[in-house]
Amino acid sequence: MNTELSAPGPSATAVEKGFCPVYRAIGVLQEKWVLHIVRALLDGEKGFNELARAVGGCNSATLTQRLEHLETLKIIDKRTEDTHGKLARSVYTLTPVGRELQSVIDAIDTWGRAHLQEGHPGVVSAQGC
Amino acid sequence: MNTELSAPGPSATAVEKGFCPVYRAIGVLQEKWVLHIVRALLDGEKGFNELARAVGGCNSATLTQRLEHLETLKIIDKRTEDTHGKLARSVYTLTPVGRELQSVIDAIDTWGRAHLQEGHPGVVSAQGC
DNA sequence: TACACCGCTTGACATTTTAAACCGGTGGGC
DNA sequence: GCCCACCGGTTTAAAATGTCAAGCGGTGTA
Repeated sequence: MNTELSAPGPSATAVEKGFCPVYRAIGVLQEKWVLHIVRALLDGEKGFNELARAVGGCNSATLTQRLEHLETLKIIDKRTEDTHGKLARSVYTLTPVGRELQSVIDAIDTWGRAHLQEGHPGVVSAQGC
Repeated sequence: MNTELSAPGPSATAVEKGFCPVYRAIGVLQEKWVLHIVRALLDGEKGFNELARAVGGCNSATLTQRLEHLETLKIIDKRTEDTHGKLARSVYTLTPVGRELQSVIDAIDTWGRAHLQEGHPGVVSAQGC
């Protein structure tokens, strides 16, 4: 309430800020796991479980939900690979739009490496990073 | 909790991915409102309520919590301004580390402007962007 | 036949975010 | 002096969101 500018409006939240692409972009990217998913996919297309593993800890329910959302936003593409016979493998890829998030991930990566180094002893800097 | 930075526990989730700063950075930046807060502060230091308004919709409880977290991460600084007489105003600023998130915000900004232009049903545009 | 993997879905549960009211204090108008 | 708006928050309970574990139909490998 104290965060309102002036709007006595019912819907509140993001609206009174006025719509802007940056605001929305942040809204999308801050959803839990989204950046992890994008990062994993920048590394190449992946199947569902494969993606879950690459992302590192997201459970299937959440992952399904995120993937649906990202698909409607046209950030990723879901393709059902009709392999031999009946088994259909789902493959997730970034769309061109999604691939452009590379710059965002890079920026985060750079920042993280520069400022978040305080690692724990015993944790060897693995790759896959 | 699994994205916790300080987790000393060798157990659980994120670990099998192997520790890496990017992973951790994503963990920090994806917390709700964090990017909004950083963006607002990149625009100049702000008081508590002022920040809440700039961020656009975050409630005070969450904001308090986020600010504390960001402070322990040394991304922001809290200063208590001893204004004329008695009234103490709290002012939040980005540290140099926090200021370097400018590149991340810029990347998101660029991406958002390029790909998120189409309106969203029900969201009326205003200003402040 | 048995067992491990695939891509999910379900339903119960835990955590996080939220609105709203409230606290003590300041400052200004009347 | 009284009223009321603003400051920086805290507290509550309820809603939203995320998670866990189990399980489904199906395949492929041994």
